[in-house]
Amino acid sequence: MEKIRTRYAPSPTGKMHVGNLRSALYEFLIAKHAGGDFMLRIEDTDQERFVEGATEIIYRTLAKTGLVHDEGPDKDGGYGPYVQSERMKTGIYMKYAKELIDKGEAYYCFCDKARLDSLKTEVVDGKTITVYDKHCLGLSKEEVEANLAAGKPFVIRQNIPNEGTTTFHDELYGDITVDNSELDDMILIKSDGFPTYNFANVVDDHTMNITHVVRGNEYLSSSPKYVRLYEAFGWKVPVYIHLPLITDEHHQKLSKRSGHASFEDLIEQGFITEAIVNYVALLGWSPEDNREIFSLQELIEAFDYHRISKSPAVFDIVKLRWMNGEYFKAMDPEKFYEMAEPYLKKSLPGDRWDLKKIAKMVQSRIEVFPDIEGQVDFLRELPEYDVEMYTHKKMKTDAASSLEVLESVLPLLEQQEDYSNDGLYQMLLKVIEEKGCKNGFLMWPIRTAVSGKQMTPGGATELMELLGKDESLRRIRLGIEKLRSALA
RNA sequence: GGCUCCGUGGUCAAGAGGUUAAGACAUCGCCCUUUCACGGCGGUAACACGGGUUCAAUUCCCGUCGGAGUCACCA
Repeated sequence: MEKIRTRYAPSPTGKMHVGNLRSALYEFLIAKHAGGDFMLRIEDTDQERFVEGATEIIYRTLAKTGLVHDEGPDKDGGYGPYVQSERMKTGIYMKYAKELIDKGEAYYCFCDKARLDSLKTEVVDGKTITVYDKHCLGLSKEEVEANLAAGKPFVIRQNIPNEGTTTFHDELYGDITVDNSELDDMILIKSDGFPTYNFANVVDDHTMNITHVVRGNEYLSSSPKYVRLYEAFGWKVPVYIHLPLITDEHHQKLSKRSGHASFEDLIEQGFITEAIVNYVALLGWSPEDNREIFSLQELIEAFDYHRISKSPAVFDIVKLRWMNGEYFKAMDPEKFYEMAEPYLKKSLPGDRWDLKKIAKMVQSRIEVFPDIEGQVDFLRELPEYDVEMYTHKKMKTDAASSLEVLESVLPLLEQQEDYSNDGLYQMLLKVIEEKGCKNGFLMWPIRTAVSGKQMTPGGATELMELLGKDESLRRIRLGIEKLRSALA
């Protein structure tokens, strides 16, 4: 069987949003699952939209996510990507365009903007639609020669008949047929000599021996044009796999322009690479079993592209958060600490904190790194809190009972030397035994006094260990004062 | 507006001509607990609608409706 070759062909116009990432991922997975090759091709034929640094973002993102391409021009001992602007220097696109002209499948067009504008038809929503009228197809050979000789700017257009239909096959969507009259004579070579995406794409995919063209389904309706190009050349049409769109919560296609989350944005928001890749893999594809957590390697093994869905999927950041939390829980504590350290240091500056210990407490309780701040802020400074917080129905505590507890426990805590979690816990357990009360009856008020928060990353004694004796006592005395004045 | 695609809970999503229509996230409740979280258990919640075909349709066909995509010298 022929080796599968796929490619990711981004245009360097900005960051990679999750839709772009998923295309790259699926293209990679389809190839790798079958032991094939995955290529990278930068489509930079539009000099106007080119964004400085965008290519680097693409490299960085692919490297970070592990979507490494297999082939390309040698560069510093590794593979560089194929770059269309580089390939253009070889004259490859113009050469093929002329071949099409010779075959009558394309033609020179000298129409200027004014004439083109006159062809525009206004349609709802302020959208204008232009259908080229094949005006220049009628030019005689002499006229064309004369125009060319005169240096008149030109484009080269594909010649599509107005009659008949064109059908192409998609692995997921099946056969799709459109009337040729729907197909505009699209431009192959622009007046600046650059090929359009439409043309470069076909020429490159063919010359790079791409067997499976995998791309977003926004290309579904223009695919017949590409197929006509292949056929005009007499080239083998590749296998097409159009991917369902990823949308935002309003079911609109994700786009860079509308500022939808890019991979880098998500990293900045505290998500980790593996979770993002994992989540994105499941938007539009599902495995045979019910598994949800996959490493890249596991995805390669499980990825059967026939199970790609046809309907669009909403990008749900809430579920991504959940999945990110799952990755945290499963993560080696050392590694988690390493990644969390910058966030911990930002929340708890100075050297009085045992950040490793805190990292462990927080690891299973957060979904993204910035959640750390909300978990540990009370350590830095006791927040203003309401005495209401001392009331807990289940623990059967209220302001009065809490005051009693704190007052009775304060002298013991003052005497206590060992401020480790264990030491404190054992000591307090004894008190609980003597009193014959529930653990929470005692622990709840202490925890509240010491943290001033409804939620903390650990129990009372764990927190006291972190705070140390002086600060713990200070906070408990403060709590007693607060309760006294509230009850007075 | 033309064309194309899509239509299972709020979201992801399995499924199949006959099922009590999975599972996950979210949500709600209970249990556990040194609070919350974690964990465990359970609940609410879906086949867009109308016609066919069939003994039987959510599943196949047609139509309607709804949504999206696309219609550039952008990719």
